[in-house]
Amino acid sequence: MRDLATLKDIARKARVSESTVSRVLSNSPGISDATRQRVLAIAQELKYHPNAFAQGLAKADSNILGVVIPRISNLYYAQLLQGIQEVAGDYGYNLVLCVTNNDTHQALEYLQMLKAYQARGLIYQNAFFLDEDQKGLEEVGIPAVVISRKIPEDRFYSVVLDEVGESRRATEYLLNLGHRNLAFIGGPLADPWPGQMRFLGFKKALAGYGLEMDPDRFAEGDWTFKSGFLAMKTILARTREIDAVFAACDEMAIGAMKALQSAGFTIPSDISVIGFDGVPLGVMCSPELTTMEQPIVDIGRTAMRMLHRLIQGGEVTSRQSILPCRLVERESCRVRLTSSHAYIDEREAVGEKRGAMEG
Amino acid sequence: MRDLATLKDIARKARVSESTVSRVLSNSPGISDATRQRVLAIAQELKYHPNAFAQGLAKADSNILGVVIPRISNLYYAQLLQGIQEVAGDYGYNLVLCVTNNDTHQALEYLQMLKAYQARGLIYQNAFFLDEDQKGLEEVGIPAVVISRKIPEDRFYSVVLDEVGESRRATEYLLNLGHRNLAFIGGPLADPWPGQMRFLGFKKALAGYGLEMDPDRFAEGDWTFKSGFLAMKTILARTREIDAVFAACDEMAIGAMKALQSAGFTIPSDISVIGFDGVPLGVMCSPELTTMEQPIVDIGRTAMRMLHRLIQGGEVTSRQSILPCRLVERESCRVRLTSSHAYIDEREAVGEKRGAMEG
DNA sequence: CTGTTAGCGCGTTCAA
DNA sequence: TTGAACGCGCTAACAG
Repeated sequence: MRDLATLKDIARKARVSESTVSRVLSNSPGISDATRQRVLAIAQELKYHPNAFAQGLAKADSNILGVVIPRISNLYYAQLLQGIQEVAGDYGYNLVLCVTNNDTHQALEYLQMLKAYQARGLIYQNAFFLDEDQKGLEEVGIPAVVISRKIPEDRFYSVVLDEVGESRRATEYLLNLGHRNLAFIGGPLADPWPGQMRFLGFKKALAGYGLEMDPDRFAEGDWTFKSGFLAMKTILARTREIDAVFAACDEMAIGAMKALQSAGFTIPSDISVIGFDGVPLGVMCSPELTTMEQPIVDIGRTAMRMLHRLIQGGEVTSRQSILPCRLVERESCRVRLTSSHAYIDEREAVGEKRGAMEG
Repeated sequence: MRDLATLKDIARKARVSESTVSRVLSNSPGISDATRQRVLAIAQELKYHPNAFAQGLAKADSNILGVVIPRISNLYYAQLLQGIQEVAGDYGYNLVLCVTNNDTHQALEYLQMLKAYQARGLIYQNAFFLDEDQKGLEEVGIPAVVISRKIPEDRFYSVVLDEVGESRRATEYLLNLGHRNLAFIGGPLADPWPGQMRFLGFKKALAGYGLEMDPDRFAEGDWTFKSGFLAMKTILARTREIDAVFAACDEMAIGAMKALQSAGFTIPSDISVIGFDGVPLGVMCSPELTTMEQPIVDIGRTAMRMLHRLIQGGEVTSRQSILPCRLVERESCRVRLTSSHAYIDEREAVGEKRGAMEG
């Protein structure tokens, strides 16, 4: 692996000084066309490419961007990355991938690393956005866009889904079907985002119809299939007068459907089920499940554009971009939770889901 | 964003020379415990982190790794990345993501960029492995592991699936069920890898049973749903004496099933269908479809381990790692090809698939 | 055990 | 229009 040609090599061969070469290659003005052409030709010939480290060191700058995410083994992150990458590529940024496994400490380490690399900006997502995340981001001082978290909106730039609004729309969809006895299976209420948001949207929709939530028809889950199954069981133990269910995520919606079916309900003629977040997780779709489809790729694109504007120092009209979702009916699907699912996302409690499925 | 503390800052404050500080921080031997502690304390206090560029420049070295892949918006690459990332993280490498969109020119640019960053190694996958890819990789001279392509095995390190062997096993599965009139829907035969490989495995299995391939029961597709559908139609136009179908990928298997159903076949009582590459694409699973499940995450892990050994200069026993697949039955699934699918992988001819699906 | 010196490849003064 | 000289932050070779 012979080393790359350097400015010096070109300078020697072109019989000019290094600084002249440097000027030519950085398109600085004040160079005669003759030497410019000559230098350019030789650079080409020598396959010159600037040493990124030397450049970074001298300019105290780079075109590196960090993408800090908890994981990449599922479609949500694949699509997010896709969106980020598309736009980043257009602007000529290089992406450094930082996978945290939801470990905030790890995330902070990555931030240091990015600082060491003079990263020009970063896109950040973590399971929860804790004080530590906030402090870390603020200390490192790199322009950042946070994705889809409950954050102090005045301190960070962010791209989020309109959780409340869309949750409300989803609920209204059920209400428009004529249903009035709605059950709600929520995420952990301890989770401000999106757990509480989706719950809030649900309640708002009810309020809009002059209804209020019936505690008997509410149960809390933890986003897993199993918890959805159990939550539905819990509700059914209290009342069977239910004509629709809104689950705060697809997994729980499917768990709920399983519970409903085993309780003798027919879906959808007896009951309608709707799930939030239609990330096409593949195994996660189910018959007659209506879901809010989230524009994940767009989140990535939007975040990246926002970041670019930040870096350019241009005006960013609002600190928060709110993306809408889309209601989708998935009629021709059945549930599958085989070992493949463990495969999709090994680090989640898949065993549980499967157990519940089979049980 | 105040700048980071440098060696000089520490040196001044600790009243030692920069090189002493450097030695302490790089754990070089021959430093008194007293100064070591003092320097360390001050480094901590100043939140010192080495400037990666300066380090890279001085050492002519980095801990950057390139991952060159055609795309990331689907599960295959998400899982590949996941596997790579897991192992890379353990070894402390930083991953730079290079998405080529199957553009070899783009890929070569990325190689230059990686060279500029003194990348220590790279993992490479492209749709086809052309002479240009080969030349590019050889010229750049960075330790590389190529994934899942037909390559000159003596010149590159690679991780591949045992396409021939597994294709043979899949076929034998059908033969063991007692089927003898097997149809084969292949990938483009112009595609050496894995198109020809999977075809070869099929023929080998037949040969093992003293059978040979019937040209009437063979048709070529291009990996898409639609092509599978059409290929099956073509075959059915020639003969309806078919008791099993082996399609070289899941999409085509599903297309074939659709054609079979519209031709009056019942699956699986009349006929068995098997598809290769059980990447859980989500929408791609189907009733009674048996597939070879590919250990994608393991490809990533294996490639990364191999690369690490290469970088370390250690002995790499074989230049090629061949991974086995696993036969899986996906019984409880139905096909779904809604707009969500376009979402999963926007850059593929989804319109066609959907059209075929609905038609 | 520690300090001095030189240089990695490039950008950016300041002179000429 | 060009060249010489310096410094970015760090490592490494050589002294002491």
